[in-house]
Amino acid sequence: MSVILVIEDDPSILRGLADNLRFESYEVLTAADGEIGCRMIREHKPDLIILDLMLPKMSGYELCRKARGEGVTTPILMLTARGEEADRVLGLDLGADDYVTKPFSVRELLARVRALLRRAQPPNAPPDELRFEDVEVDFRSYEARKGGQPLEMTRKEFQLLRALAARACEVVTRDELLNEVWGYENYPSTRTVDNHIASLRTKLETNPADPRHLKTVHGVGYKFVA
Amino acid sequence: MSVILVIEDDPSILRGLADNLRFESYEVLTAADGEIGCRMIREHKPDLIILDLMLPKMSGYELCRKARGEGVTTPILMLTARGEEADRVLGLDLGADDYVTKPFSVRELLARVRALLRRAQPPNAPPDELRFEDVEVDFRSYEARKGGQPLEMTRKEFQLLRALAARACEVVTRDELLNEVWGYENYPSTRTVDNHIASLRTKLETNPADPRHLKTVHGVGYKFVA
DNA sequence: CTTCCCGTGACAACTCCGTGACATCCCCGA
DNA sequence: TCGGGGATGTCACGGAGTTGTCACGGGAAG
Repeated sequence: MSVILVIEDDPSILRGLADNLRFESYEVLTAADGEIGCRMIREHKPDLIILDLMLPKMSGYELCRKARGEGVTTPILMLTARGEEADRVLGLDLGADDYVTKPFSVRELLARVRALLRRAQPPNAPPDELRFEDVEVDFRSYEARKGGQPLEMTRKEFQLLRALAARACEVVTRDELLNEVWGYENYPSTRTVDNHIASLRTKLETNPADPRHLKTVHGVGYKFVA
Repeated sequence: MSVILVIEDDPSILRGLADNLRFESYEVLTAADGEIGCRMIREHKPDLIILDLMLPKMSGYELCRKARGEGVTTPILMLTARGEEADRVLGLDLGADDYVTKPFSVRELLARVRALLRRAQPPNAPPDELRFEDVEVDFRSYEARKGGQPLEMTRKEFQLLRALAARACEVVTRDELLNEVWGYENYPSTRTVDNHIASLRTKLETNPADPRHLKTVHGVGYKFVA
């Protein structure tokens, strides 16, 4: 059954929502502020996110925009307080898929949850663009910028980054990368992968010695986190 | 990029829509009532119209019918309030191409916008004319000028430039160019493409040794940027 | 027949990739 | 806690592949 992450700081609403969703036999994860929510999205990859607009640490806006910028395509259902009309539209602008106004009818909310889950998203589609920190990458035009400055990247680097980003927050083995980027005919040593990772790091990471986005998982492979 | 006219009287929705469309790099025009909208359609000939049903001065119905009556074939995306079920049908009867019910998911709306534009202009519709720097090219008359001076260009050069310009800012591979310009029967070597690129550069680029508009993406193909 | 294009091939210059060697790090067992 | 072995980071180099450029010949159009 689907996993739903609820990010809401009001404990009573949170509990009510979680109970109702569990009663409908969804698996429910909860987070009480934006930062925890953000981490849980990465770590647990829920099938749906229910997100309150007003949150401690990081607002629903920010979280939404950040997640979409990082290529998260999980459907987001926004919770807004009554009268936040302008906020509604803004929230949707940032990439939410639907919203419900508090106080809301539980039946309506459940109906919307079902509707959103029904529109399944094709997973692992390689992204056309990527943003994280001060880096912007466009895979259509083969252009990259860091801190606004253009960045020279080679074809292999683009391909490798794209393959990693398509499975963000997930460890990809060297063999998988070789298959996806190099294909079956050309099959160089796995050390080749390491070299390209290294050059990606020097170009994209603010501190290449302590990579925050292109991480090594010792004995397994590499992992991209936005 | 496409020009979209949004006719909507609610300022918050209007702003949200405009922001979002601009973020998707559409050019956005706005109008707050039907009369202004009507004039803007005539004056600016947008590629798509997003039209609220309920409007001051002239309703979405009227505007739609009037525009269609005047031969305007621009795709129209209608915005209807929830529960105006009957109105939807009427809207479609009057010549709207699609509709979205308020409150709407902006992602869904954007998907519909893309779909309508795709239908209206077959993908990568080649441009009829092109201007950049001091260069003007007219593909209808097969005429080109640089700095006001007429420029001799061959047929293949026009075709190649047009194919590249149809996908501006996007890398096009040599094989794709061969398909689009040379077709399937005559299939010369990919080096032929390079030669024509070279001659285009000597004619169009101010400094052919350092091309600014006809760029090479090593190992991938060529890219035109205006 | 002349003229203009177009496609090809050859060559040079250049980019980028893969490899190996060495340094460093991480994990695990003693 | 320490040390060893495997895994990874880093660097430089040679070569393979890619592209820029030019000259030539064939063919179509006038």
